[in-house]
Amino acid sequence: MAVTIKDVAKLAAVAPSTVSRVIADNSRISEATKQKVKKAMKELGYHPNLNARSLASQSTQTMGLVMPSSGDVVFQNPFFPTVLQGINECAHEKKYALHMTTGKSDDEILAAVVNMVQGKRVDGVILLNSRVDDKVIEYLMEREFPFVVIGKPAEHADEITHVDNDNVRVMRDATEHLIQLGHHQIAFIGGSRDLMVTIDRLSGYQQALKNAGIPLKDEYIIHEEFLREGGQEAVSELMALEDRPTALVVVDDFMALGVLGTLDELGIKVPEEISIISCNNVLLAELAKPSLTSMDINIFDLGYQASKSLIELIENCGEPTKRIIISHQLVERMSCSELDEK
Amino acid sequence: MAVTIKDVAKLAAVAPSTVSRVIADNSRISEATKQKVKKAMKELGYHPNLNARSLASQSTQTMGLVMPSSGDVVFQNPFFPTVLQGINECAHEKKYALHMTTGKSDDEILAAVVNMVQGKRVDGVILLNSRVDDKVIEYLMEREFPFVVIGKPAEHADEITHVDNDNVRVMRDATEHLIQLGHHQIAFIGGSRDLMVTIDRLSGYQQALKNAGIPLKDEYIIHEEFLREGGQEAVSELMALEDRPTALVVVDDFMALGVLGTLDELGIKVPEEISIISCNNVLLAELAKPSLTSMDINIFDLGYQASKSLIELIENCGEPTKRIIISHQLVERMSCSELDEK
DNA sequence: TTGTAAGCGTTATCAG
DNA sequence: CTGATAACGCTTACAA
Repeated sequence: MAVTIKDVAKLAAVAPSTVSRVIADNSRISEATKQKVKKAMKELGYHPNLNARSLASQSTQTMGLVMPSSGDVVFQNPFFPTVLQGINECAHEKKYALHMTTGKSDDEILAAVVNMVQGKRVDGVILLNSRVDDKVIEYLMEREFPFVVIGKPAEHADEITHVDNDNVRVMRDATEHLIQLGHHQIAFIGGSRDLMVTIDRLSGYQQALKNAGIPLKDEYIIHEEFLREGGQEAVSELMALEDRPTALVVVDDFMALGVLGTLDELGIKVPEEISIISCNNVLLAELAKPSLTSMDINIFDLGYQASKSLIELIENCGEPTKRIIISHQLVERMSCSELDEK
Repeated sequence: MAVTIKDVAKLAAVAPSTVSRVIADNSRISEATKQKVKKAMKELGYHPNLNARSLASQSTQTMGLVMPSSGDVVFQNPFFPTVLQGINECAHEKKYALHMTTGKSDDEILAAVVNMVQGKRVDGVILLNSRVDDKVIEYLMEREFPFVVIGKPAEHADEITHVDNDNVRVMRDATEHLIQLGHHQIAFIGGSRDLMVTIDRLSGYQQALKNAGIPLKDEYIIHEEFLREGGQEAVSELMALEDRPTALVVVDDFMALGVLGTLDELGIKVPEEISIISCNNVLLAELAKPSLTSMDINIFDLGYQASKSLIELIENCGEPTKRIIISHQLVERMSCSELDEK
C-alpha cells in the first residue's frame, strides 16, 4: 500500500485536510506549515492517488481522444501523429492527461466512449474525425458532455464547438494557384463523399473554376475510396479522356502520393505533362518525388486549438460554442509548373 | 449526480453489495435477484463509476502507452498507428482501456509516466520506443511496475519482457535477397546509431555479407539522422564513390522514400541502376514509386503481442520475463532487380 | 444467497 | 489558519 495523505499528515503533525490544502496550493495556509508538509511529502515520496482525487473532486484532469475506426485507412494518415502532438502540447501545459479510444467498428468506438464518459474517466472529449450520422456526437450532445470536434461536424455544426480549416478556401486557393499558372483543365480528386473535408474542398474547387469562368466537367471529378486499387483505375480513366486535364487538385498528400504512382506507371511526367497540388502538407509531401506543392493546413494548430477549446469548455461551464478556423498557406515545391502551350 | 449502485439497490430492493456482485458476475447469486438487479440497472441507465471502482479494487483495467518524444521525427512514422491498432485490439478483447503519454522532452515524458504510475491511473505500461539510457525503464524497473517494451531494450534486455523482431535476421534476409539477385556492392543506410533497431539491422547486414564472402566497406555504411537534409548529402556522396553500390538496404520505408527522392534528383534510376530494399513494409512502401520491396515485420502483431504480454504480466504476478519474437517476411515489389552485368 | 459495514485516498464543509 | 468529519461510489470481508 502506497504512502497516503494520512502518512504525510502524521509525519508533519498536521491534519490530513491540511496536507490536502498544501497540495491544492490553498491560499489560506501559513508558510511555515506549508514548508513542513512539503518536507514530509518529499521525505515519504508522496504522490497523490488520482483515482481518489477524481472520485472526491468529480474531475479527472483528463481528456478523451476518439480516433477514427482503426480499420479505416485514414488511420494511417500522418495527419494523426501531428494533430496528437498539438493536442498533447496544450493538454500538457494545462496539466491534462490523455485517454485514448479506437476500435474496429463504430459501435465498438461508441461503446468505448460511453464507457469513458459515464465511467467518469474523462472530463471532456476530442473527436478526431466527424462523420455523417455520427452516433458519438449524438450521444455526447444528448448528455451535454463537453466535447470538441476537429473538422466540421456533418450536422449541428453551429451547436458544436469545432476547430477546422476553411476548407472551401483551402481548395479554392489551391485551384487558383493552378489557374494562375495558366491551367484551365483541372481535375479534382477527392476521398469519400461523406467526409466533410471532401465536400468543402470540392466546393472550393468548383468556386475557383466558376470565378475564373472555367466550365465544370463531371468527368473531372473523382472520388476514390481513398488510395489503393480503386484509385488507380479512376486516374487511368481520367488520363484517357480526350481533353485530358493538365492539372490535378488532390484533397490529401497521402492520396496524391498514390496518384503520383499511377501517373508514373502510365508514363506521364509530373510536372512536365501534368501539375499536381495537394493539401495538408504532411512530411510526406516533402519526401515525395517530385516533392509535392501542398496547402499547409497547420495540423499542429488544429490539435492545439482543439485541446485549448476543450479545456475552456470544461473549466468555464457557460462557454459559448465556437467555431475556430485555422489558417492555411501555400507551400510551393516541385509538382506544379506553368502551362505554356498554345 | 449520476445514478449509483445504491439507487439500483434501492430500486431492486437489495443491498448495494448484491448489485456489486451482479456486476462482477459473482457465482453465488440467485438467478432471480440477478435478473431483478439487471432490470433495475437498465431502468436507471446505471453505469459504474470507474474511479470509485479503481480506488476500491486497486486496479484500473487501463494500460499506459509511452510514445517517443513528439518532437522526434520518428513520431511521424506510420509505424505507430499500426502498432497502436494491434495494442488496441488486444486491449479491447481483454477490456482494457488506453492512457496515452507523449511529451516534447524526455523529462517531460518521464514526469508524465511517474504521474500515471504513482497516480494509479494505469496497471501497466507499454513503451513504444526504447532508447539507450532510458530513464523511464530505469524508473519502472526500480518500482517493479509491470511494463513491456516494443523493440529491444538497450540494457537489461533479459530482465525485461519485450516484443521485437529478430532484426538481425530481418536485415540478413533482406541483404541475402539482394545477394541472390547477384549484387555484391551493397550499401547500408541506417538511422541513429543508438537505436537498437539500427544496431541489430546493421549487424544482420554485415553477417549476410560475411557469409557470402563479400568484404565489408566502411564507405558503404551510412547513418543518416533519419531523413531530411543530412540524408541527401550522405546518399550523394555514396553515389559519387567510384565503386558505387549497385544495391541499397535501408532500415526503414520512410527513410527509403527519402533515398528514392535523392536518387531521382541525381538522375539515378531505380531499380535499373540501383536496387533498394527496405524494412517495415508500411502502407507507404506500396505507394512509393517505384513501389518498395520491403521486409514486412508484422507491426500489428508487435502491438498485439505487447498488449497481450502486458496483460499477462499484470494479471499473473509471477509471470516470467519473456522475449517474444515476431516473424517477418519478404514482400517483393518493384524496387529490386537482378544484376546481370559482367 | 444476501446484508452489513469497513475501507480505498481524496476533497470539501463546517466549526473553531 | 487548521482540524474534524462527512462525502465520493465502489469492493470485499464478515456475518447472518
